[in-house]
Amino acid sequence: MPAIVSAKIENELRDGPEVSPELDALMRNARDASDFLKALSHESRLLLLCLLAERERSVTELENILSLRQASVSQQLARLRLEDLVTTRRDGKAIYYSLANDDVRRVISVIYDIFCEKDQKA
Amino acid sequence: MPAIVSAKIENELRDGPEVSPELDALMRNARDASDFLKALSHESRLLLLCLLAERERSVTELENILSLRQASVSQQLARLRLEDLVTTRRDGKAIYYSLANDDVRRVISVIYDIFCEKDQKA
DNA sequence: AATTCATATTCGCATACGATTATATATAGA
DNA sequence: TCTATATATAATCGTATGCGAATATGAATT
Repeated sequence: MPAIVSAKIENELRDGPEVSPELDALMRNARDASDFLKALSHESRLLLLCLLAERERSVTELENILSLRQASVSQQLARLRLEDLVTTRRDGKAIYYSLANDDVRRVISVIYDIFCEKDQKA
Repeated sequence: MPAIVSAKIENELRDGPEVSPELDALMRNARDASDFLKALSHESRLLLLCLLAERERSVTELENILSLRQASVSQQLARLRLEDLVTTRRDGKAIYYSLANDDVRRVISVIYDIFCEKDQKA
């Protein structure tokens, strides 16, 4: 993470109270990032993504593994779709979900590492 | 991310509807992780953490840089304290905040990379 | 075309969260 | 001790979010 961020911003601060272009960009990014993170920040949705990080799965599979109600799983998947965290593929009656891109995979991987790897050590 | 996760879980699934110890652990971790992520998932709090990732800062500094109201900054910092994402140090009248641990730093770093580095490329 | 299985959507409600305003605490200095 | 400054907390209120129950869609099978 480069130190550029606040250096530029603090320079602009001396010039006056107007919002600098750098700060403006940073704020837009923060908004995007927080939308992304809000989609992740849910117990069930994290579990869903965790399972999808291994391979694609149908909705029914996910329901069974997590013992969640159909409507619930479907709703959380809809939320994840909305934020483009997952993609779908239809095969007959079933719909298979998988992670949409590598950004999601990276974040899930870090989170998994922080919160699950500790179990291995203990 | 090891494939162990669902392998074990799916084995247990065949034995019956009881919640397996592995799934149980995974669910506890998911709860912890989602609490952690919920604390991050907020535009202002992300910006705060981003600034603190560079160095410690006083509340007033943070207010000025982000042009946010005092109460707002203080409340968001309180939220971050609650989840142990930041620590504080008092120096005279001022209170200096900084990131509490390396886990936060890692996550912020990935998020910064995904949502801010793209600006450099463009 | 009727039924079934898989998935999605809608509705109503309760709860959580954030912004604002006001007030409180704590430290420093006169 | 009185005042000013820095920070924290509380109260209110509007909005968003998740859950449960019910209903809808859509593909496959008879």
